[in-house]
Amino acid sequence: MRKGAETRERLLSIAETAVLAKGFGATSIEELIAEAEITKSGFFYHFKDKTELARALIVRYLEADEVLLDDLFKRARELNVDPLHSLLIGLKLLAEMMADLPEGHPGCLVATICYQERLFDKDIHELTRGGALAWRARFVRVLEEISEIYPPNDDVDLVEVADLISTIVEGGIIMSKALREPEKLAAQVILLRSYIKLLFSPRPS
Amino acid sequence: MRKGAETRERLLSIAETAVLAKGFGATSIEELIAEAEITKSGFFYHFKDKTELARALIVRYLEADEVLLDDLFKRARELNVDPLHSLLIGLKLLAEMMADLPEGHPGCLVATICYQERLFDKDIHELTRGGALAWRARFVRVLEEISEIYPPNDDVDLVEVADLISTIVEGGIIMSKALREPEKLAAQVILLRSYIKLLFSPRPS
DNA sequence: GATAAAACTGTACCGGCGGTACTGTACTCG
DNA sequence: CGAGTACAGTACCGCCGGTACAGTTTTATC
Repeated sequence: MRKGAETRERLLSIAETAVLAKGFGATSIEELIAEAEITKSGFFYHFKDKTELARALIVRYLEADEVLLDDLFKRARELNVDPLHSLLIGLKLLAEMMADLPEGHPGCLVATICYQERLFDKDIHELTRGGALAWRARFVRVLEEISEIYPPNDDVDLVEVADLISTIVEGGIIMSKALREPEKLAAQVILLRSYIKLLFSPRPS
Repeated sequence: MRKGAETRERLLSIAETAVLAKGFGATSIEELIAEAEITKSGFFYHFKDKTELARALIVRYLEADEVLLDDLFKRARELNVDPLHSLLIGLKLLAEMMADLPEGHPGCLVATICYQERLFDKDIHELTRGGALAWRARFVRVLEEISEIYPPNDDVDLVEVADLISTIVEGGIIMSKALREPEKLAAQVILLRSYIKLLFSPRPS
């Protein structure tokens, strides 16, 4: 029972790395079991087919993601009660976290799945959509709180601004990879911070 | 000679659609030749292996991309001589173009390749990097021109701002797909426009 | 209208992979 | 001690990428 869960975890870890590096379709079960040092039977004991592996991968990924962001923005909240400054601190912490990945961000599973739509069923797409909506909900809440205190300097939809955070993280990951500049992601998050600052900071009048 | 190029083009078109929808590794040569109505021998006459298909795909993609952007920002330039307003118009045209894709943006080949690094050789990665750098160069030029007239309202690196454009397009495509909201991409580009506006517009003092 | 090159088709084969099916077995928890 | 858990072993199927190579039709060119 305990050992089973451990093997499953190891399989998922190996699979996640492989999928982010080569895509889901190009990741063979054989290479996974070779690295995990188990047999094919062992694999199919844990996952009835490749689709179930995919489902388990995203569920695990989204859960870890949520825990990570919860923690990060809770810390940011503790450092400053003002919602705007708390968000700005949170974005700085986020950028620092990204910058601390020496090999660069390994990639986002949601993005991989979106770029291989036809390989996955509606079920899995619903999960990735849920992940994106969770980010949106998290930041819309904060942005509304901010805009009540600091009226925005431009006529923008707060839902769009919330989604911009996801957009820049996803885009930043790709740009980091494309340019082979691991620091790019953090730098783009800092630029997002600059936008939030300009958007909500009271103008000198 | 003429007919050969035509078949090659048809193959590339079919392959591009398939790769963007399923990833490179999951795209089989068999399905491509089935849709193109040729035989396997025909395929290998045009491309000596799958890797050469990949190379031809990006080269074609990047060339088309360049032509498209050249045209778009040339039109923007003709509508307004001021570099800031010209860029803002250009971004609006870009957003409109994105919004005109009824099924949403089909996806960016550079992103697909980045998310399947291990499948491609250094050669191909150099091509995608070149594509990203071309976008950067294009916009850095304009941004420098702008900042000479309108000093930026925040201390930002213009290279980062230039890369932000690519970041938001790449991220916007993913968010459009993840949320299944085709309009998302255009909306995020418009938000980028809002940032450029806030960054360079003279503050009322 | 002959000729050569271009643009394929046809056939046959290899090894790897996803997936299925079923049997056997070591470990472990109650 | 017995029942489930967590695998290992073996055998097999069909699809796919890739190779090899011979044959055939189409097309441009002189």
